Amino acid sequence: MARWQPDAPGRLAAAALDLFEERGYENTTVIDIAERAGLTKSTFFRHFPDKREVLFGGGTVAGLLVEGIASAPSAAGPLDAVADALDALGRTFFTADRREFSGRRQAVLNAHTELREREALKRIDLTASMIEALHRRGVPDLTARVAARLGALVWEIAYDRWIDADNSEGFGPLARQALAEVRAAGAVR
Amino acid sequence: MARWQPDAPGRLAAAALDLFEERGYENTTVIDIAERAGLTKSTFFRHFPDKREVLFGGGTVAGLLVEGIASAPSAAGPLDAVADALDALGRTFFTADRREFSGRRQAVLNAHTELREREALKRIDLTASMIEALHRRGVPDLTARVAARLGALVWEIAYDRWIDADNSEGFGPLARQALAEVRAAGAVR
DNA sequence: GCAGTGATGGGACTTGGTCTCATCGACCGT
DNA sequence: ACGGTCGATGAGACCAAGTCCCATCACTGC
Repeated sequence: MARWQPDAPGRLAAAALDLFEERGYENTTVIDIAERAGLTKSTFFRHFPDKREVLFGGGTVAGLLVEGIASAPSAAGPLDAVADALDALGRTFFTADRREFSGRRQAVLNAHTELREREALKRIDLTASMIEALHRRGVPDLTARVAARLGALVWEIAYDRWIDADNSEGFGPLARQALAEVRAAGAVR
Repeated sequence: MARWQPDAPGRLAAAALDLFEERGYENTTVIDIAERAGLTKSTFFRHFPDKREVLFGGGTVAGLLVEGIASAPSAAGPLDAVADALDALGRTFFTADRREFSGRRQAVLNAHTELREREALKRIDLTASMIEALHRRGVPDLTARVAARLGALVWEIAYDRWIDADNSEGFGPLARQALAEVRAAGAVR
């Protein structure tokens, strides 16, 4: 007989998302979350550094993206390397079974400034990771910075569309499509 | 005889910057800041919604930028409109006498995650404002989003160089220069 | 004078977040 | 079977951020 129920972080994250949807982020205390998960405040902060972080699991995405950029064919240009990485992300992380959860989560994030703020920071750090990964491919600095930002834009567009129900396409193809559009728009500048 | 010393927000901001430099952001209490400014915690929160915001005055920059984009010659392309706006910003806001302060402030921001987070949010909101301003010029959505992000990159590069002492150039010319470089890098993609 | 205004002070109160110590089943070696 | 360590949890004190409400008191206009 296990002494504790398994996966405390997962239970906390699920409880948090539920409560944030029900009563909003600022009307939910950490104690509320912990109690719904059958735990205590102490345990919450043992698994998450702060209240916001409960909606930003692991950070595995950054690792996958960097890995994807690194393993793109060496002939690929910077933006194509990013596109390959987004494609890989679609296969390993933004899978169909995660779509509903992602949508709920995103709706909560969008509704609360404090959470948007954390998301903004994550995006910046992630862009920095992309730039580094491009540097390791030998891409010169400025080109890398441009490519990373355009890549982030492509990601954003594709992610929005992916979450938006009523379309059954996978994340990868949506990213390819978004990239083409961004390229077309960029050419006009 | 005035009952209170003038410019409470300014005194609070100055005190905060001093203290953050001296002991770091997290080792500085709001009460510390207020006391150094000859005020109290109550008054601090009457002028700033939270501790971080004391380093992000007014938000006049967003307004100036939007205004600059709007008043660019109608023949100008989106990126050129942004460049014009940055130029105007250099004349009205990022003036030489503000450079030292900006450098100190930025060093503090870079050193503390909590402040970087707030800065990240401001940047996103500002990018959104730029996109809106471009829309009002009739720029199609995707083009606007690309231009706004590249504009933000140009800003970032120019701002870093401007703060970096040992160069006496104004913000405007630095922005023009950065824009040219970004354009060159973007063409290669 | 006298009432209203507006920036400030004071202090109670909630919540996020840190820290330290206690608990107690599982596991391991003997 | 026994005893000791380990690891995830609980309990609660404590500090700082942020909210709220009420008091103060020079200045202003009537």
